[in-house]
Amino acid sequence: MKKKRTTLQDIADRVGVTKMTVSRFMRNPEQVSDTLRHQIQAALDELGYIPNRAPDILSKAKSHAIGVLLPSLTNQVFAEVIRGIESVLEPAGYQTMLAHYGYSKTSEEQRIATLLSYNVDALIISESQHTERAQKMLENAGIPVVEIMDSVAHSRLPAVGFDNRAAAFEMTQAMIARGHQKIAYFAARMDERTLQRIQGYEAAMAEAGLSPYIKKSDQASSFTLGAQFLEQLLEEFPQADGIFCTNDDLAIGALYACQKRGILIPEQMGIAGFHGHDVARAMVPRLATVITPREDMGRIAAEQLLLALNGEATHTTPIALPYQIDCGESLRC
Amino acid sequence: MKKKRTTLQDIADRVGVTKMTVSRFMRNPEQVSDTLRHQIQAALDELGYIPNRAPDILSKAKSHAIGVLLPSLTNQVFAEVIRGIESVLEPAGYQTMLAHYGYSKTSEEQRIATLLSYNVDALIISESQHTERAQKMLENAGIPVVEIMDSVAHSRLPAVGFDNRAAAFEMTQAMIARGHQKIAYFAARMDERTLQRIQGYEAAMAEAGLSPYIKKSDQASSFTLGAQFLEQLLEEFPQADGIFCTNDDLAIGALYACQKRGILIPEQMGIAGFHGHDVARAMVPRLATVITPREDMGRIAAEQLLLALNGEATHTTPIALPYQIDCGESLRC
DNA sequence: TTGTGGTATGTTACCTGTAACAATAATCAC
DNA sequence: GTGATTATTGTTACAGGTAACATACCACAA
Repeated sequence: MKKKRTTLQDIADRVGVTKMTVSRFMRNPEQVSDTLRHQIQAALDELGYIPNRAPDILSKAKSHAIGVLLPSLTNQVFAEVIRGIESVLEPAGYQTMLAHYGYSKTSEEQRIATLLSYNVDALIISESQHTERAQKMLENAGIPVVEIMDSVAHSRLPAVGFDNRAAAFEMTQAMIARGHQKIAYFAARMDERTLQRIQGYEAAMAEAGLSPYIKKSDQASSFTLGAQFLEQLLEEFPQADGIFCTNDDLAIGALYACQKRGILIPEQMGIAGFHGHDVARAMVPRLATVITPREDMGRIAAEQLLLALNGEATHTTPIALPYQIDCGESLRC
Repeated sequence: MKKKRTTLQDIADRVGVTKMTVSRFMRNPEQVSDTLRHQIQAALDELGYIPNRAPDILSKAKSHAIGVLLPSLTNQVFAEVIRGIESVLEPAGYQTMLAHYGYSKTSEEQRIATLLSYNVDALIISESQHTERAQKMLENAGIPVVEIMDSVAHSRLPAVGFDNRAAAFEMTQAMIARGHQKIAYFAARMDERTLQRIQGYEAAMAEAGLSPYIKKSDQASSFTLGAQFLEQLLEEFPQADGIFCTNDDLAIGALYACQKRGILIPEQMGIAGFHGHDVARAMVPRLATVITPREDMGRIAAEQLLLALNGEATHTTPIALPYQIDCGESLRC
């Protein structure tokens, strides 16, 4: 019942040549005589040959596959990063192998091992800190690795990202400049990048002589969590007149919760998010947000990887891409 | 410079045994004597061995990888489908290889070929119609294939989805029941599933003696497109009092555009979307929408695939999962 | 005719983990 | 002590495409 896969040998037998000749035809038909060319093509069509990368992967340890390791796939941010990556890798003939690790370092280690066991030619990762074993694996693998999402060099790996701290600093400044003073920060799952954003927020608040007020949670960010945070904030810190959220999901949830309660945006409460989702930019009022270079990050990281794979020089220092502060309609003027 | 990958042979040499013994240790440490066990473990740690699936894929044509073929990765709908798939496949020890084809049939054919060339053990696809060559490849491959997103059997493949036509029919009926009459349909990229939804809309309108009004586009759906459609609708069909959109993106775009123009929702215009995004359900007013079983679809499809891979019986007829009509706050009461 | 060059095809070996079988040593029952 | 049994390790072969090298053949120049 389990009919074996058609191999080059099957084609060769049908035509009466060796598989080497068929192999030549596959890679460069010009190398084969006219007569055989037609016969081989006919046999291929008839038997339905599907190329098999396994032998090549085994003998050359080149898979033409590239591993992409992200904390989450459901987060819209990473969907756009993926689009950027694929826009470069797919035309270059590389297949991407996606894996996610739910922000857990040990899970990341396992994913790295899995991807390496498939002989990926290169890796795109989104953390700068790993378990010791993961770190060692990455070094041992001897393949190009690029780190995304962050432009602050923690490791010695090539990196493509943006400055999370500076972006949050600037947005906080913008909020203060527009007359918001008692600004709270909403943070969900505390990864390295959120910590940097908090630092930026705290620095800007301190510079203006204002005291920070931070709400944290271990949960993943969601609209619901944003709404919950808002309710809590109104209880705990009713004088608040501004909220800066670590991402748009929280901000949108908080904004809707304000609307339900009849709190005026931006008069009574200024709200800002982070990343510049399509929703944030389409909604009424338009959400103030930091527009981050999500797709570019993926694209440029993939380009760096291709350079490395071709043995060409890559950026030795982290590439910091520009972001954009959009004050939208959810901050005072 | 390119130090070769550490192999079992390297470990074996270090310990002074054959690689077969090391292989046994890897698969079942009990089979190896105490003394060797410790030595081998030490050598593995020291040399940083990373398993290599390539030989196994070559000799058994089993990769423990499963191909997932989706029209788009940026669409939030598919992100949730992926989450469902991974929630089953990852614990089962399978790596997913994701590929997307941008709704193009020829591109889908290429992706299928690529995934098969990596010896995926099974495939999850999201179309029921393929190019002739793609169809032949799927048959020749001799691996389990499950189709998702649709419960209407076009092919003979196992399918897990929901009834797009019936869902659209019911939502249209609900809109009519709530007093909306001149209901327009907004459709973006016309894939098979959107066509089915349009059929459901048309049938419900016909049943109520109302005339359909459909706006179509080749573009991908987006908030912007929803807003554009709304502007056009107000020009071309100003008496419209309801809009049913083929997905939430269009609906949200149209809703925001109404808000900007001061059109009252739902009094002057009823709006309904499709899929039940988080945003749709969090926004003010809450969007009427068909809540589709996105994550379940992925999960159950993956479960069916595991059954097939274990040689157990799978559903022979398409599995139609339940959906839910949520009238939200964007339809009259 | 011999030699040279080029084209078309064949042969061999390789990549690495493991199934299948073989061998060896140690243990035990009688 | 002999044969049987078990535990442990070794040997061989295999999967399929292709690099590298070898061969065969023909055309043409000297």
